[in-house]
Amino acid sequence: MGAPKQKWTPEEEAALKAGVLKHGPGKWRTILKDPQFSRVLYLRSNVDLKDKWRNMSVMANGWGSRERARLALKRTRHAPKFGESYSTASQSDEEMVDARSLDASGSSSPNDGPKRSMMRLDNLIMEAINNLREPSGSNKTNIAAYIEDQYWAPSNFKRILSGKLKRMAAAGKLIKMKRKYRIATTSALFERKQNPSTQILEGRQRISSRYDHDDVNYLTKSQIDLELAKMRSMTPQEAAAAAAQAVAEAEAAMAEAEEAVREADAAEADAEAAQAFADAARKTLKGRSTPTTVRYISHKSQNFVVFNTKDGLFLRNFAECVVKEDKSMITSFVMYST
DNA sequence: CTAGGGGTAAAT
DNA sequence: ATTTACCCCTAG
Repeated sequence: MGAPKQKWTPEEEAALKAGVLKHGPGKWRTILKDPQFSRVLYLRSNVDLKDKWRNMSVMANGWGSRERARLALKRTRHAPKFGESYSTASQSDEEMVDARSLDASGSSSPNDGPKRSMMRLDNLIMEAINNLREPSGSNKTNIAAYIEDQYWAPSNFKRILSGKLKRMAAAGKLIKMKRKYRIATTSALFERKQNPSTQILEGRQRISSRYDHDDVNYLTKSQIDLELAKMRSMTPQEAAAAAAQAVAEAEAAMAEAEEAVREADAAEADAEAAQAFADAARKTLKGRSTPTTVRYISHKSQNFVVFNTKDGLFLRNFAECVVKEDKSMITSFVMYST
C-alpha cells in the first residue's frame, strides 16, 4: 500500500525544528507556508510535520504520549517487582531520569545522585526551556514545574535546580535576564573520536561528559598539539575558514536550529549574553601562561568566536558586540566572512 | 486543521 | 523477533 517511505533529511529536520521554534508547535500549516521553510519542506504535508515532531519529541524527552500508552499496555511482561524501576532497553544515555524516587517505603534519605544525575539535569533544563517556548525565556518556577510534571521531583530538587541554573548561566549555556532563562546559542565543537588508549595522559585530564553541546571540548594532549600546530601554520584567514567549516559541519550534523533564536529579540538578550560571555571567558582565560589566541569569525550571518588555548579549542557563537566589549583578552582579531 | 491512535516497511 | 519511524485514518 503505497508508501515508498521517504526518510527525513537532516536539513528537513533542522527546518522543522527552526519552524517550531519560530511559530510554536502545532502550527504545522503555518510552518509549511512560511517561505523560509517551504523550500526545504515542500515535499511534506502538515501531518508529516506533526508526526515527525512527535517522533523527535519522543527521542528528546524519553517518552512521548504515545510511548506512555504503549508502556502501559506492555507492562505485563516479566512480572515487574514492587517498586522496580523499569530500565527499558534504553541505551544508557541520559534521557532516563533516575528512577526509584517516590518509593513509598524508603523515603527520608535523599542521597543525591552522583554526577550522572547532574548531567541529566542539564538536558532536562534545556528541554524544559525549549518546550515551554516562552518568548522571553522561562523563570525558575516554570522550569521546575515542567520538570516536575514530566518526571519526578526529588525532595531537594528546587535547591539543585537553583544551583544548576546559576552554573549554567555562568557558563554561558543559559542567558539570564530578569529572572528568566533562555538557551544561549553557543556551540563547542571540533569533536573527534578519541582513542580510549590515548586517554592516559597527564593527571589532570578531564573528559567532558560527552559530545552533548557542552561548552568545552577537551581533546587529548596530542590532539591539542596537533590542532595548535595546524592553527599556527595557517594564515588567520585559513584558520578562520577551517573553523567556519567546522561550524557548518557540526551544524548540519547536529541539526541544531539555532538561527531562529536570535531573530526573536536580539538587543536586550545580546547585552545579557555579552555579560555572561565575558564572565565565562575571563574565568576561562585567567592564569594561562601559554599564549592564547582568540579569533572572531562570521559565518553565514552568524558570529563565532574561536579560542585557541592549551586546553583545546573553544568555539562559541556570539554577537559581534561581545567581542567589541571585551577586546582586552583578544590577541588576534580576525574578521572573516563566508 | 490538529492530536492522537494505529498499521507496517525497514532497520536492528 | 522486536523496535523504529514513516504514513494513514479520523474524531473533534
